[in-house]
Amino acid sequence: MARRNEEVAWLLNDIAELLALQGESPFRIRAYTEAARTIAAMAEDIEELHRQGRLEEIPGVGESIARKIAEYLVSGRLRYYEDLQRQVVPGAAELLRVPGIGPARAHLLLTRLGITSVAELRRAAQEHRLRELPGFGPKLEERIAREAARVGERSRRLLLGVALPLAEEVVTRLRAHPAVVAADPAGSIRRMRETIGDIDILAASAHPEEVVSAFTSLPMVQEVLATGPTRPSILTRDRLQVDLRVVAPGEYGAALQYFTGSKEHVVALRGLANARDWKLSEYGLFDHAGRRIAGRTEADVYHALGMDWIPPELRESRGEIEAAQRHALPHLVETTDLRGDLHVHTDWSDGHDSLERMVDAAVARHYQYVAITDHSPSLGVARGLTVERVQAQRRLIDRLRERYAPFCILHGTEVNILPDGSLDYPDAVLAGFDIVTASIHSHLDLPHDRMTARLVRALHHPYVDVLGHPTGRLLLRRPAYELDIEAVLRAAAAAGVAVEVNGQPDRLDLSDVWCRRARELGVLLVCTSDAHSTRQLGYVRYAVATARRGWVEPDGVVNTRDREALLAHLRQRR
DNA sequence: GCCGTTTTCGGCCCGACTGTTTTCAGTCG
Repeated sequence: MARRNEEVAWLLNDIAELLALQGESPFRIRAYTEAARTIAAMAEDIEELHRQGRLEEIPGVGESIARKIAEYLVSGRLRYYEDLQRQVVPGAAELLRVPGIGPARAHLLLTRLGITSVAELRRAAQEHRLRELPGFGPKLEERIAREAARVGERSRRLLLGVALPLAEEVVTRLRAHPAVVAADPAGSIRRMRETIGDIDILAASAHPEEVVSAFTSLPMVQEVLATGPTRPSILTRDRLQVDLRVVAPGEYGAALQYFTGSKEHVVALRGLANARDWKLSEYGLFDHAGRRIAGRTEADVYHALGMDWIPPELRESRGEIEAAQRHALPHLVETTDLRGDLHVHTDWSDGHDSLERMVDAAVARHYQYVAITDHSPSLGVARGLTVERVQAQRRLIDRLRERYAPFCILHGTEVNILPDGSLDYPDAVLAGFDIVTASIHSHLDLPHDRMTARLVRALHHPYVDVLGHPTGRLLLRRPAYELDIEAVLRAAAAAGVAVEVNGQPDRLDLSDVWCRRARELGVLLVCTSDAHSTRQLGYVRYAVATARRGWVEPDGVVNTRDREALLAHLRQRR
């Protein structure tokens, strides 16, 4: 069965919104949103936990929420939820999507003016009926009218692979400025989330006005959206907004900690500070008398709170704080741990660059090996290699090997997994490759059970070494195929097949949460670029970032092994 | 509604900003 975590999370979030509209206690509302967030992010199957009677072990889930989840999972319905829906007019929840309207104002609009939709809200604002409400006035009314008209056109997110290079270019230029003591990307970019809302950058300086002026006159600036003493904002020529904050050097660590987030992580840390009668803010960590305990560096802040510094990729409130307190954080894999790339295309199929150029670029990255893995015949659009062309490619690679030794060129393939789970080359051909990655590129719409069976069958094929981009998702464009990822990972573990963490910015597949689960199940991962040009070899950094967000250590990644260990691993599979 | 170096009740992150107010409430990040 498909995992129902997301479904349960939606239910709990809906309940939170309905409670908000009823003017319920913010803490009660937060309890539901917290539980929803945890359930959506965790790898454990919510139904499995329910069967084992362990729902209350989920952080943030107590007796009441556990009972509601159980009722919903068993019957597909929840009386409490249906009662709430009856009490709140349908559609009213959309009021909360309007910036400037939170629970309190929505409740007021609903109960005092009977407004139940954004359209009604616009009309009421235009007719100046809002300004009569307590706490409302002409300016707020005007703002709500403006925002209500724009609802729906927002929420444009960026791929990490778009946002990060821009942020790094800005940071590099800022660091070169004499008034800048430090500068870093902050927010979800620093945490390497797969998609990014805002591009936030933090800088430390004793002369903020000079930094602001340098920032607003960067070469990529198209328009200055906001200036002011410490918080300028620009629009780049690519129409991307970048926000900068400049803080005093003594506050930089606390500010970086705060602006990196995640929100939940920061809240949890502040709670710990509270427990000691201290106070943590973006200005520093202060004791009960208001004396600064820490703030210059992030490490100071974490250490003062009795824990190890936590890598930004882990700051999602998924157990990292407890691990840091126990000094038991994972030693996360790094890009420099990689000894080679195992998924690379050339102009023999749909790559842009020649095989030789791809190998040269791999050598330039100080790798010990690279696997050339072009497509198989049934992928016509990508000029998949026929058996004859595979053999011609192998002759070329055999010739190049001497020239490049001791650098190791592996002849591999990214072979299509056909709808029935068989592969797109005969076994005799597959046997001749040094490494076989099997991926799905067609018939993406199979029903859940058939898709799962298709992948499991491919995993048990004797010549498959790696399962490529296992869920097929394309970020911001297409969700994962219908499949039971847990079952696929278990099959990969049983078959000893590694699973790819594909670094293409719109894939990042396997995702962070499933990387973590994969390692728990003993599945080996491979961090690859899936490069279609020499430049794209750099995409491995996004694969590594995704693995890091999944708590993955170097020994969980096959291509951290040196040449001899990798070859031994592959030979042993044959 | 959850949770416990503040333990079974009484807390639950902090500060900026805006707009409403005349000292504060709501929203946002």
